[in-house]
Amino acid sequence: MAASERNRFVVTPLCLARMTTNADEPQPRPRRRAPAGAAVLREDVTEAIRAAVFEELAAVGYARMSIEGIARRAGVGKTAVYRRWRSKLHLVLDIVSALAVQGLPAPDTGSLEGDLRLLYEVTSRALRHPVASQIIPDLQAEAARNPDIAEAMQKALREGQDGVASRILAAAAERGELSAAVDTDLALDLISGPLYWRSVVIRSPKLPKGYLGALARATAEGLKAL
Amino acid sequence: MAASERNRFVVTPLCLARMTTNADEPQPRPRRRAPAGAAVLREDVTEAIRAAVFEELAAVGYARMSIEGIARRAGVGKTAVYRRWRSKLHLVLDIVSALAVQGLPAPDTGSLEGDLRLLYEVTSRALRHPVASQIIPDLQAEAARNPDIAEAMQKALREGQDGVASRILAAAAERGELSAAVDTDLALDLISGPLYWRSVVIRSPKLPKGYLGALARATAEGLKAL
DNA sequence: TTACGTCGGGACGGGACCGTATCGTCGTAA
DNA sequence: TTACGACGATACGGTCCCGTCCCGACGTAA
Repeated sequence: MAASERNRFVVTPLCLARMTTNADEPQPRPRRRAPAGAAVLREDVTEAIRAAVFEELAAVGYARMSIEGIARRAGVGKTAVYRRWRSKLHLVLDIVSALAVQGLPAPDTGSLEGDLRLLYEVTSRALRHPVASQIIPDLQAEAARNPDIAEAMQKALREGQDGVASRILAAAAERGELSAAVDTDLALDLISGPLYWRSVVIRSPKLPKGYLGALARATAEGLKAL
Repeated sequence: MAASERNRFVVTPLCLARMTTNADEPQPRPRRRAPAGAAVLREDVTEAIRAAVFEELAAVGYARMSIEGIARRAGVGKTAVYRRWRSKLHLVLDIVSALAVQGLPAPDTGSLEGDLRLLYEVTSRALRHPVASQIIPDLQAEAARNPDIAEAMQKALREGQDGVASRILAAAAERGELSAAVDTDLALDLISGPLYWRSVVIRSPKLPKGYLGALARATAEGLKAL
């Protein structure tokens, strides 16, 4: 059936929306025996669980996250979770994989610096959400221990940030802005490293005016020197 | 008494040595009622605990790490741990603070690119140890949740990588290689970001020949464009 | 109309740690 | 020589979570 696949693509963006908008509202959840379901997995329950996973992941991290905690936060029974996913790992893998599907549009301003500038704007806005900047380093650290998570993260990265950056590089090479012989991996590190370092490692709350522009200019110059 | 302070500076490097050399040896630890102590904290026990914390931190991460697990791995009683540190947090904070003390020598090759090259060589060697590349992202993720850990990490960073990089920048500015008006924070991001991204986030097992040199050249050019 | 299967709730035994306390052992500093 | 206190070991009650099971309530699809 297409229902479970549709969840991947349709439900997850809703999760993201909810996670960023309702993160602070405690939500009364007075539901005293809510309307029960039928012989079909209810989609609102599925979505509530997904949203709860995001919140729980941000609040306590993957290691401390428990199925009971997720169910509690989602206002559902443990059974509802186990009926959908076999374990915490499956649950998180499913969500991370779904995130990877969000294709980002490749900027095309006609210049390397301009493209980078646009990429940085999109990326820094995404990293500005506290939930994202809590979850990403957490899963990234967990990936060092769990090959499955590592693979899912790699895939998400390749289809997101890295994919866009590669396309920017290819366009620049085609325009002759870059040598065609550049080490692509090194170039990707130069592009993605600094903003990640600043936003996630240093955890700078706000970037000063002109930061992204200067970063794009310096990075473009660095790339041209390769 | 100076004993506890000396631990900070003397014992910890030993911990580092042990953690990188003995990480794979399972260690029999057959001690069946080892020689008991006296009315003074035994330093070998303290050191065994510190080493065990490193190993445990790398193996399961901060969140999953338990006092019982540490004591078990160190081959000591829980009491020995609680006698020294009040909690897991105090224990880890103490160790991280001790790490911060290791002052790195500032390279001075006479050129910005040469200094960067040297810095990258030292840094990448440090990040090559699996224990380091396991522990750092883990604590970094935990820092997002715990202000005390965040502060300790910041301090360690400032006294390590960031401190050296700042001195490199100052020297370059003095030589006239850089504009004196550069945004120091942005410059530090450009310097530290790419290698961290590559080593810790991407987790590339080995850097190709010539990588560090090309990275240093590109970064230096990028900095000069600021 | 009816059988099916999900719903939240709750209970189950089991496991891992928590932080504390109390042993007898034993080496050192007074 | 002696008193002190760290040592490993063990046990304690308590908390949290695991994964499974059963329950009565409920709504939908056959």
